[in-house]
Amino acid sequence: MEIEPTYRDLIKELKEKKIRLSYQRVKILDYLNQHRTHPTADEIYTGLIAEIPSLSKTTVYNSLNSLVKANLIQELTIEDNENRYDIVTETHGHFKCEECGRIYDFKVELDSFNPEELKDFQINQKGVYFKGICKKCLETNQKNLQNEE
Amino acid sequence: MEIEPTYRDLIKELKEKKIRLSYQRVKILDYLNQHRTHPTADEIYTGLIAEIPSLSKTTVYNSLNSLVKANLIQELTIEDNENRYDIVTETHGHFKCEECGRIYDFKVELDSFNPEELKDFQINQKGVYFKGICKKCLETNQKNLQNEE
DNA sequence: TTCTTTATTGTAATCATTACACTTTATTAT
DNA sequence: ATAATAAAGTGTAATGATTACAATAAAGAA
Repeated sequence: MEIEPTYRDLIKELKEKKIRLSYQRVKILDYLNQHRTHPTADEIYTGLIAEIPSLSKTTVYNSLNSLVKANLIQELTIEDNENRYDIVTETHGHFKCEECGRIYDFKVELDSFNPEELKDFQINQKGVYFKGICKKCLETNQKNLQNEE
Repeated sequence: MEIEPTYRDLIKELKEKKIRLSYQRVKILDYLNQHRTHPTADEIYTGLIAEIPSLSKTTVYNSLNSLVKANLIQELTIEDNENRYDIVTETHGHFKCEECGRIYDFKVELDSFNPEELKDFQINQKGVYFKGICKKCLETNQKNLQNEE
């Protein structure tokens, strides 16, 4: 349902990019809009199959690829074994916790960063990926250590 | 052969990290040292099989994982379908050309960049990945356009 | 309505990576 | 040195995300 106030904007954007606004694709966009957890294709499929029983996993993949091409969503390649998707297309950083797997967003200003080595290159996308251990996991580890004593 | 003057340093580093300096691992490190093209596991395997006929692809994967853990090499996840490896472990950016697939290095100074959102997080790795079209491909495209006229 | 294009679906294939069990090699203690 | 122990190498089989493909359905244009 409610894809927020940006709903009409989205439709307009899709039309402009000649991407058909199929039922499935709207639902996928909707899902990404409501779940800002950078879900995988499989998570999106699992999240929608109840509402769209006919949904095929292939459709999810196809749709995601189309939406990426239309620049409506962003594809994140953090781990090698799965892609994640993000409805926010502005450049921002992603931190992946190596313990719990959660992905956190953070701000990065890279628009004005154009390295000398890439002069005369056409830069289409700028990605920043940090890895480590998130605050939550660090705290949990700390507690576990205390309990062991 | 000659892994450059850093050879002894490498051995020392391996010993310190309790990583055994097996024949295969030295060869893999050697390969990465001589091929600064960010090769995949498969490319490393193909590049070494002539010299080490007994080499197993599993060994390549296992070795690479060990060397990554020991922080002797860096794992790059640019595309979702394959990992690449880099003997340079200092933080630097990688540009992947979406046309020819080549990967270019560029300098990024991120040591002092610690986003507010990640305060109290333990950051182990900082990756910067750009995508687009490299100078070479842009020039080739330009030439092709001219020939078509 | 009919034609043409684009999207959906399900199944089968692909392909990088890992699991596993076994053999070989290296290290440590005797 | 030699035996005992631990780590690494090897080959095959499994895993799992993604794509290829062919058929069907839906949407847009004429």
